[in-house]
Formats: sequence, C-alpha cells, structure tokens
Amino acid sequence: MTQKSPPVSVSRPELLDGDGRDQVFRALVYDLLSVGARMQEVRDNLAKIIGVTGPQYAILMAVAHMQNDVGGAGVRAVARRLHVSGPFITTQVNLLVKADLVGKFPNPEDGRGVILRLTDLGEARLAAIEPEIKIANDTFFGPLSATEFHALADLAARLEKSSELAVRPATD
Amino acid sequence: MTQKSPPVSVSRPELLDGDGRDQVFRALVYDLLSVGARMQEVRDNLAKIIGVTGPQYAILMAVAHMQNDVGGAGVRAVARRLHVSGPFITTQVNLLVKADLVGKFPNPEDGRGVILRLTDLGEARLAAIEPEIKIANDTFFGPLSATEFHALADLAARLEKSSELAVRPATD
DNA sequence: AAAAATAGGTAATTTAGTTATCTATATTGA
DNA sequence: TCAATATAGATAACTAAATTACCTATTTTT
Repeated sequence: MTQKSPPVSVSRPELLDGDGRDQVFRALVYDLLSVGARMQEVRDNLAKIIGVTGPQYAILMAVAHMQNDVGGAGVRAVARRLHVSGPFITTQVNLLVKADLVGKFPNPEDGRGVILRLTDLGEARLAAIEPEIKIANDTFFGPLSATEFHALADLAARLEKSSELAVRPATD
Repeated sequence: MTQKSPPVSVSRPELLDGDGRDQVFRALVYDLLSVGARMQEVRDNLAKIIGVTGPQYAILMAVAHMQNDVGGAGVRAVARRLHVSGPFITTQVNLLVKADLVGKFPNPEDGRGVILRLTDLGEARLAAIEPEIKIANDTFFGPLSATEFHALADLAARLEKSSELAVRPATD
C-alpha cells in the first residue's frame, strides 16, 4: 500500500529539514498558531476581570496607547491597528462609551473624525488589573532570556512585514 | 496637565527596555498578533481556491497530517490540535464529508470513536494547491535565513509551552 | 457490575465580525 | 473656485465561527 504524503508546505531550502521534509516548518506554524490562540485566551481572561469582552479589551488597550500619539485614536486608526473593520470598532466603542470606559470627542482638526480617549473610570479599570497583566505576560514569556527576547522581537518585526506580502495573493 | 501612562504590561527586567518602559515588549505583542492574523488570512485565501472555508481548510490539513499517526485522526484529537471544541469539528467534518473531501470510518479499536481520512478527492485538492501553499509560505517567511528559521522554531516551541501556563489564570 | 470517564453527535444560542449603504466633511485638480 | 473624489464614521442587515448544554454509546475503573 502506497502511503500518500501530504503536500510539502514550503520550498525554500532554508525552511526545509535536511531530508527535504517540512517537519520543522510545520511545527513552527503549529506553534505560532497556538501561541496566537493563547494570547487571545489570556486576553479574554483579563477582559472578564474588568467586565468587557476580549475584543473590547483589545480596543481599550489600543486606545490607551494611541491616545497620546499624534493624531490621537480615531475609529479607523484603531480598526487598522487591530486588523478589523471600521464598523466593528464603531459598535464596540459605543458599548464602551455606554459603560463609561471610553469617551468620544470631535476631532478639532477634522470635522469628520472623532477622538477616542479613556475616561477616568477606563484608566482606573486598566490600572486595577496591571498586576494580573504583568503576571500573565511574565509567565507567557517566562522562558526567554533578555537576549532571546530581543532576538524574538526582531524576528517578529521582520515577519510582520513579510507576512503582509504573503497576504495579497495566498499558509498552513 | 498630568499625562496618564497606560499600564506597563510586564515586570520581568529581561522583557523591559533599559528605561523600565515596555515599548519593545508591546511591539512584540503587536507583531505576534499581526502575524497570527495574517496566517489566518493566507489560510482563508488557500481555502477559497479549493472551495472550503478557512476553518475547514485547517481541518483538512490537520487530518492530512494526523491520519498516518498512531491512533489516527479522531474528532477530539483534531479539536485539540486546532484549539476548538469537539462539536465544531463534528459539524465541519460533516460538511467536508458531504463535499467528499473527508471520509469517516469506525475506529476498530474503540467503538465510540471515528477515524477521519482524506478521500482521494481530498488528497487531490490539497495536492493541486501545493504550488500556491509553497509560494505563500516562502513569501511569508521570506526574510529568514536557515539559522534564523531554526532560532525562531526553537523560540516558538518554548513559547508554546510557557503560554499554556499563562492561560490558566490571565496578555496584552 | 456499577460508577465514572470518554468519544462523538445534535440543538440552540452567542459573539465577532463582515459588506453595503448612507451622510458629512476634506482634499484634489481641472 | 468648484466639481469630483476620497475619507471618517454610523447604521442596518447579515453571516460565519464558534460555544455551551445535553444526549447516547461505549470504554475504563474500582
């Protein structure tokens, strides 16, 4: 009986095992997907503590970090940052406004735009879970030395760029 | 006016910038999330070519790789591998069976279980998009040298383990 | 052999997200 | 300068992806 082998998922020799198989590559893809799934899980746990959903927590963090940037945190900017559509940010932000965690202000420099900011309560809620955030992240990235951490940061930054090229025609 | 600063998301000194800020760390988290999102996007593109959804494509690949392992590809095993629930695999696999891409067979060693296998058509469909898969992955991981690729694989494997610990109490 | 665990399936539901379309303001360029 | 076009955001309608709760059938444990 002939054993059909699944397609080899990569062709660059740098990414293949010595024998031309893709075991290491596939393990890497699996690990990256698992790590991504776990990041979301951790995020959901933190979100629950402050009474919001995972995506809402992601929006809160994005606003927290973008509100002091030049231009501030607009709906569209947050959407791009989180890789989701504009309308999704609109509806979720409206829920956060209702919960008094985020405020919406007209953008004085652009009559179409709004500026999103955390309310005092929003700031307080995030400050309150800082210990949990630190514990989670320290654990998540626990095995990394400073050197490895920087190596990973560098590799991830480069992948972030190259992956954009891979998206506009067709991984596993 | 006092500039409120968002919570610092990590405390281990190895993961902090020289000045005690978390800029590098946060950039890493952002990059990892982006890379994860792009992996899904690429997957969706490949899936579309063979007329299935992204999650269905993920199941096809999982079955392709697990069907030759000891124990074969059971519903539960696939679910764990993909980090989703059992019932989700059940319903999606049933669609793949209807599309004649996957076959379901009783597990001779366990009367409760089923064994999933790709049909000839399923094998053929995956074989047909092998070129596109390779192009996508070669591009996605394009900037990596062989050495860097192995370094990344090692780091990802370790994160996959440590991230499990972080999940069972609370990332951004 | 009873109790508990495991494999899988079905039904109902929720959440996360999208596309299409609209209004209002801004920007471009003939 | 003003018409054409692009951009920011909102609303509505919808879909996909996934979950939880519960059920049956086996298998394993005690």
